[in-house]
Amino acid sequence: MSCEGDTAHELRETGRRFTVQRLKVAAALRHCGGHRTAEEIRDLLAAEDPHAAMPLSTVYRTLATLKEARLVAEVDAGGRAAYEWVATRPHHHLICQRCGADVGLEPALLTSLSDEIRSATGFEAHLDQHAIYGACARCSATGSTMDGGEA
Amino acid sequence: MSCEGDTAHELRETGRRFTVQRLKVAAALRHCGGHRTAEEIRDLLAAEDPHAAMPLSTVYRTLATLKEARLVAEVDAGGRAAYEWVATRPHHHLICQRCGADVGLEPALLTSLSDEIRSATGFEAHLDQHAIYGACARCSATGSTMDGGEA
DNA sequence: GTTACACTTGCGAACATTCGCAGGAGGGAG
DNA sequence: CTCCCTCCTGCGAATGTTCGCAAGTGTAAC
Repeated sequence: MSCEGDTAHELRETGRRFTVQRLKVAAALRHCGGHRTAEEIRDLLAAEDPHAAMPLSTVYRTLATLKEARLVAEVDAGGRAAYEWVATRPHHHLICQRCGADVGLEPALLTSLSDEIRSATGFEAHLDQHAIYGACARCSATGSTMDGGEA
Repeated sequence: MSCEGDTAHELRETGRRFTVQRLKVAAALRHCGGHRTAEEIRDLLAAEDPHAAMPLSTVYRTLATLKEARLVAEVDAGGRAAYEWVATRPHHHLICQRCGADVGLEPALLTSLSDEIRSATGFEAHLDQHAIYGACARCSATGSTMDGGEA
């Protein structure tokens, strides 16, 4: 597949260099599908090819670069930063702060939000993979003491 | 003012205890208005009353508690966590990833989003003080190399 | 007022992440 | 093809934040 060429192109497009490390991190994220922490990515790469072992700081920096190029998205995996290949498909996370459930959200809702924000303020919101916190249906029904009773 | 009583009430309401530390942190945030980092809060309290000096870890835990009780909101102040008194007024931050500008956003837009999410999924989104990242009007007009040109 | 229990605090150590520097590599100009 | 400039990498140290444990304190029940 021409994924590699694509990554290279996207990087050059944004004035960044195309390096082996960036390619490997991008490939790891793309082929693994889900969310991965920086540590997981490093271990994955080290397992695949011991010569490619790179320090965690480089993984972090590489991920930051790919994130700026909007090739990967950063999501929150229980206090730890996790990264996800963006091209997969825009989707969003509704994360319950009580039970930790991660409910998916139909992208259309945020797309229209993005449009509204643009027309109201001119701001170009990046909502490709956005996390929203709150209480899931079950937890907010259970209600317990935390009934969120404000105006 | 009955702020203190209010804080105490809100805490008890949610099954938490009312302690001096929580009161002081809450008061500091409420009276200072803007965003404060954990360190600033600790220094503020230490300056006010040397006897109230508390370790940073306690400040962090206290802030986490107040955040869970939805009395304060956590915002992102350039990589550092900052905290803000919530009762002030719900408002949102549009943060430009290029120039760092922090544009305010009319709360109504997210309120309706919150409603839509609720009716679609039953999820109770907490969007009191939400940060959205992207490119501000000026930066997305300037366009530079990063033209976001993806399919 | 007293007792008991669970929640909190204080402290230090651990954790994830970022920063600064020196050497190395990408990519365009000649 | 070679040179050069700039950006990137690797490494260790520093940063901000969280965790675990033992002692202390709030709250409710008696």
